[in-house]
Amino acid sequence: MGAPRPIEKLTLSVQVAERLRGDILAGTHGPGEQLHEVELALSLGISRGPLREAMQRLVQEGLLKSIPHRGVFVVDLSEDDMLDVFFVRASLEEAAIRRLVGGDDGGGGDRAATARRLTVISERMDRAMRGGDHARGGDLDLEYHRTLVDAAGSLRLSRTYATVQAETRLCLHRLMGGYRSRDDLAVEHFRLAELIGSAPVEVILPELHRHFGDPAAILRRLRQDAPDAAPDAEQRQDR
Amino acid sequence: MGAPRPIEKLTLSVQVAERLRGDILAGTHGPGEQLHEVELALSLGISRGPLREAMQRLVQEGLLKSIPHRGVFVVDLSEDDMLDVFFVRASLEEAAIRRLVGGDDGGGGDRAATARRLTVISERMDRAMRGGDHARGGDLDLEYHRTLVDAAGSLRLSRTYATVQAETRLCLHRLMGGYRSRDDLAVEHFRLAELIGSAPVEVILPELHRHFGDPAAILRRLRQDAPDAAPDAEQRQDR
DNA sequence: GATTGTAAGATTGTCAACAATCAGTCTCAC
DNA sequence: GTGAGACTGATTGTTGACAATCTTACAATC
Repeated sequence: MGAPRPIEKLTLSVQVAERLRGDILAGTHGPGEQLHEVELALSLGISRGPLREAMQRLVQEGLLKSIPHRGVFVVDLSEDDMLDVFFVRASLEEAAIRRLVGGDDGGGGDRAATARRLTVISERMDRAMRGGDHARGGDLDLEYHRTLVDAAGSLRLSRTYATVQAETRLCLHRLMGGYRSRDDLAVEHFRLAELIGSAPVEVILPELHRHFGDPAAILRRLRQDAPDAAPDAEQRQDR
Repeated sequence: MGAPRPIEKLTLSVQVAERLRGDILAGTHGPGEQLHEVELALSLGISRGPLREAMQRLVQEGLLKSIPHRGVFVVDLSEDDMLDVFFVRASLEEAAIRRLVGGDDGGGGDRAATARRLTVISERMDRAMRGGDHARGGDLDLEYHRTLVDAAGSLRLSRTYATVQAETRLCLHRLMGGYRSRDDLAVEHFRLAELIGSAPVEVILPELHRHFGDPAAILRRLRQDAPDAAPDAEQRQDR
C-alpha cells in the first residue's frame, strides 16, 4: 500500500484548454476558423479571462494562431507546414530510438519492455482495424508512436513530441476525412516493435523512415488526386 | 527599395513575457523564487491580467513552474533536468545537421553559406573572449548554435530549440556564476564550422558531441568541486 | 502533548466593465 | 470617379473588484 497520490488540481483555464484541444483535434473547429472569445465563453459558461489563458496555451502548442487585435484562429497548415511537422516528428522519434537503443539507459532504457508494450498496442491496433474501427485504430497508432518516444525517458522530448503529434493530427485531417490503412501497415508496426527489442540502431532507423514514407511524395500524390478524395492503394498513411 | 515591413504589433502580454524572460535569464529572479503577481504587476505598472498571460507563456517555455492556487515560480532545475536539457539540445542540433548536410535542401540547405556565417560568429566570439568580454562571448556562443539549427530551415525545430536554449542558459547559471572558457573551445567552433561546410555527417556528429562534452561527467565533477566554485581547467563549458 | 477545528491573512483565479483596435461603410471635397 | 477622413460596430486587450483557495496561527478537546 504505497503513499496516496496527491489529487491533481486543475485550474479552469487548463480544463478549457484540454476541452478546446479535443474539439480542434476532432475537427469541431476547422482550419482557419476564428474562435470568438465572447461567443465561446458564453457557450462554455465561463468568463473570457480563463478562456484567453486557455487559448494562449493552444497558441503555444501550435494548434491556434493569434493575431493581435484580430483574434485567434485555428491554424491552417500549408503543405510546407506539414512537411515541417513530419520532419520534426521523425527527428524526435529518431532521437528517442537512439537514446533507447544507444545504451544510455537514461531512464526508459528497457528495450525489451518497450518492445512488449509496442507489440501489445500493435495487436490492439490490428484488431481494431480488422473490426472496422478505424478511428480507434488511428488513436492506437498515435499511442504506439508516443509510447516509443516516451520510452526514451526524456521529459522534454516527450513534451515536444506531444505538441508535434497534435499538429500531426491536424495534418491528417487535412490530408483526408478519415483513416484508411493498408494491411502491411500493421505488419510494419509489429516489425518495428521487434527491431526495437534487439536490433542495432542502423537497422531500426531505415525501417522507421520506410514506415513513415516520403512526406513530400505523399503530398504530391494527393495533389494529383485532388478531384477524387479517395486515395489509391499505393499511398502511405500513418501518424 | 523593397516593400516596407509591416510594424509588428505586440500585445502587452507578449512584451511582458519578453521582459520577464530576459530578467529570468539574467538571474534577476533566481531558481525557486516565486513571482508574486500583485507585487510584480505594481512594479511593472500594469494589471495582473496581461502579467498572468505573460507568465503562462514562460511556463510553457519551461522557465517558470505554475502550481495552482500557490503561485508561479522560477524553475529550479535538478541535475536530471539538466541532463535532459543537454540531451534534447544535442538531439535537436543533430537533427538540424542531418537535415542541412543530408541534401534534403529543405529550405536552409546551403552548407557553404552556413559555414561562412558560423565562421564569422566564431571570429567575433574569439575576439570577445580575447578581449575579456566573457558575457559577449557567451551570447555569441548561443548565437552560433542557434544559427546552426536555424540553417536546417525547420520552423518547428528552431522554435523548440529556442525554448531549450533558454533552459540551457538556466542550467549554465546553475553550473556557475559566469562563463569561463578554454582556448580550444574557439578552435572547436572554427573546426565545426568548417566541417559543416563540406564533411559527411558521420564526421560532423562525433565532433559535435565531443564539443558538447559528456554532461553527466561535467555534473559529476562539479559535485566533487562543490566547496570550491572555481572549475578546473579540465572542464568543458559550452552551450 | 497530540490532534482537530476555526479564523485570518495572503495570494491566486475569475468575472464584468471599460478601453483600444480594426475593418467596413459612408460622406465629402477635389 | 477617386481618395481621404470620419464614423460605426464588432472584437480583442486591459483593468479593478470580487470569489476561491491555501497556509499559518490559535483555540478547543481528548
